[in-house]
Amino acid sequence: MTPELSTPVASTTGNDPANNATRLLTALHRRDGAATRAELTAQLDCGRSAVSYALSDLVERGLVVVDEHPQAFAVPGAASGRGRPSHLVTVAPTSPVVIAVHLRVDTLDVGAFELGGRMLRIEREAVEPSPDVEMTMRRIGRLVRMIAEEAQRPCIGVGVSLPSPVRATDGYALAPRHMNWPGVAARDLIAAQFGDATALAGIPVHVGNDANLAALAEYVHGAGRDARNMLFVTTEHVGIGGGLISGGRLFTGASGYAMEVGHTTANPGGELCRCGARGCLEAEADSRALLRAAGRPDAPATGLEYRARVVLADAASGDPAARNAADTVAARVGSGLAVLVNLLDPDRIVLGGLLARVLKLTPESLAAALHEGSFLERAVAVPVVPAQLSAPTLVGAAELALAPLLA
Amino acid sequence: MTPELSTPVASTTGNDPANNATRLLTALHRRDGAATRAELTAQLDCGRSAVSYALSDLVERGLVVVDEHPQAFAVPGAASGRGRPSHLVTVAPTSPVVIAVHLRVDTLDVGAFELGGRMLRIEREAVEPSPDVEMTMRRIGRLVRMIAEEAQRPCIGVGVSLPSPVRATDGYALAPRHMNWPGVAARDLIAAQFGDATALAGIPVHVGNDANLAALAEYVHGAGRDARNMLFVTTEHVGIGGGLISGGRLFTGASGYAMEVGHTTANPGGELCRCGARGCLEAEADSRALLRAAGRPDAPATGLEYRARVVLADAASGDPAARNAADTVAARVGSGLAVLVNLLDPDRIVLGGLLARVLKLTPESLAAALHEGSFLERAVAVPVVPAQLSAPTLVGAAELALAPLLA
DNA sequence: CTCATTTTGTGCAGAGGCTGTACAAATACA
DNA sequence: TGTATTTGTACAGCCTCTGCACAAAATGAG
Repeated sequence: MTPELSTPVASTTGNDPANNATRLLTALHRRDGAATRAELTAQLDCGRSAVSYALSDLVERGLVVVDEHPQAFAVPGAASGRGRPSHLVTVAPTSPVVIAVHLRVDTLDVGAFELGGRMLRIEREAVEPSPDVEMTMRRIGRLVRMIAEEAQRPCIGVGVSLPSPVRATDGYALAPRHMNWPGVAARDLIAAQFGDATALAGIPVHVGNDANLAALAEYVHGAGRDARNMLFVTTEHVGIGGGLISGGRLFTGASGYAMEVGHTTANPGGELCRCGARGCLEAEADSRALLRAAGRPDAPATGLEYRARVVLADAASGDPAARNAADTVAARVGSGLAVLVNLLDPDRIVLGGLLARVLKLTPESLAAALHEGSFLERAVAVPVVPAQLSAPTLVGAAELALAPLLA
Repeated sequence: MTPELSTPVASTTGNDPANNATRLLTALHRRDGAATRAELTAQLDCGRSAVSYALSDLVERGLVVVDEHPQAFAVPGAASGRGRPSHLVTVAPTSPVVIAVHLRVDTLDVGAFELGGRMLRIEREAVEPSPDVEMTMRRIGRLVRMIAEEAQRPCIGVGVSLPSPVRATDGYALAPRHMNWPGVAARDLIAAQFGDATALAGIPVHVGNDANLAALAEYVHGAGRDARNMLFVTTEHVGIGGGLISGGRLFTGASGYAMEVGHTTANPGGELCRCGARGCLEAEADSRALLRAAGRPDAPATGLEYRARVVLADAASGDPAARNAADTVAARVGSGLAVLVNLLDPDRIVLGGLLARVLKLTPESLAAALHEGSFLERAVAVPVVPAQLSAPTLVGAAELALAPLLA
């Protein structure tokens, strides 16, 4: 298919929304906040004057600083050759920050991030699973205000990751996993934490699905860099989530609920899934499934993740039953991915959480199942790689809050 | 998920690629080639002066004409109220055309189209299934040259629809269905038909997958208009294809091979598919499957499409076995769509070919199966509608060739 | 029939952003 | 020390969009 089937860009003012200043800022962000002017000129594919012009704007707005006498070792990759050395452009130390929130059933992470994706500070609290939504929201509000205050820099947004499909229009969390919550108007409830009196009054709050946000983070700063069509699949605890980054954008679907990959068929006629079908990916390849395959009873729901890792460690050190279980799960993952590959035609697959560990342990079983199940993979050979970031979901939440600045 | 996760626009020159002239032309195209200035001003959301400026450019380039004294009845929808009546903008009668080609195993359609999607002329030839690729290519070349010559207008491109996954980079047809062909370098072979001597020397040739192109056509001119995320599924003859239009663009995946929906599981443990799996959508819901479900042997491969329609006609007039078969197929389609909906979160599903007929006949069976199989559909209710165009694939091929003009 | 009202198209001044060119600055290498 | 090479900046100019003022073309009330 010949590319570039364009449509009118949704431009509110008619003014150029993709001007060079924005593109430059985005390029800098993707390079983790530091790049030479020469690199930026090359990447933007425009004249040096245009970069000068765009940069002066960004410097004026206090977003970036230009170091005219960079040490050679400041940029590891930059080959120092002949000619005048290029100035180093970095994110300004007084540039605005965003606060990222990652809520799970048992933990609450809140961090401050600046442009470029650097984490300035992180705070983790243990939380007990509680059906009290209001209390959790207040807790989030308190922690966000604290982190924002400590940052001592202007705060332009809050990004929140939730273990739930999230509606695009209003940040409604449709079905929070394992939280014992009904659907909640998450964005409004969280925004309400920042009343008129506080320093964060009226701050924009963005909410997204955890796996989607992790996908976004891996694309921008991790193992998915520069992919044209990156498929991300991950599992933490129970259930399997995914995300697709296509043409540089997170694919959210019409409502925001897209890429619920957990119920892709990985093993026809296999385990009964809570969705009612059999052999769903998340019934065959999350930590519970791994424990079951290893013959280790999984009565307590706590510590599932840890115990799953033990199985993989045992497999690595030669335990045949554990090894077998890992192989089985890897094969199921491969089969599930095959279905997704046939539909989505990714040029890279990134696996996170437990799946990344399984991939590292037995890449062959996974690859074999993928190869067998996907005629497309046989034609184009899709690389499957483990995720790189240590806190992808939190980084993704930050990404969400930074997006308006890059648009 | 909050929208607008932007990335730098791939802009070759740094110049604004989404200028108003382009956006205006696209808007006019989407309105089938005729609109008032006032409508265009509203749609572009910019000042009247900007439209003036953009229009003068398009008029100068000979693409559109402005009728300053339109008859009131010329635009059916335009409510004639107070105030000065708006000028009518239409595609210029001397504007360039494109030639669209639709190759199937038994027919070859070639048509000339102008901006706005109007078909100026169509020629159909019956072809015999032949493994002789070269001969078919020459046949296409001859017919295209003839139609182009007769059009008496500048021809700016050739769009070709093939029954095969098509590689985005070079128009390579990976696996032509039922053609008894190996993979062929379709774009190059067709382009070679327009040598230096001919009037079409060096004309750009664009190749795409038939179902993808039909999806594109229904989106731009048919049942998918204005959808944000349109899923299209169709079948003609044997096999099932699909396409996704997301954010106004055809989703092609990384290689161009995306949306091979035929092997989505519609009936776990069902019929053995030629891909090796069981219960694939195309093993359960193409014309062959319908005939089988109706208990009518399907020995000859010819006329499958016609005989499938007879089954549906019989079902409509009360034949219980035929009715039963239609219901079964509809349910399978619903189940297959459920898988796709969970992944892709469309806000509209358009069914073409045999599936459109099945939908019209027994919408309830299909809806029930979709509802049961997709938790997402239960949350958002996705409308399923039949396709509207009579030659969607050909229109889609034209769309492909017109795209460069709209970019 | 006349005039106010409404809606639309155009001309013009101006701003903003980009391009290309010429020139100056800063390095490596001979 | 001088040349080649690469990079940043200043400046003139162009293209596109905006906003305003004004003219044009219809409706409808009196």
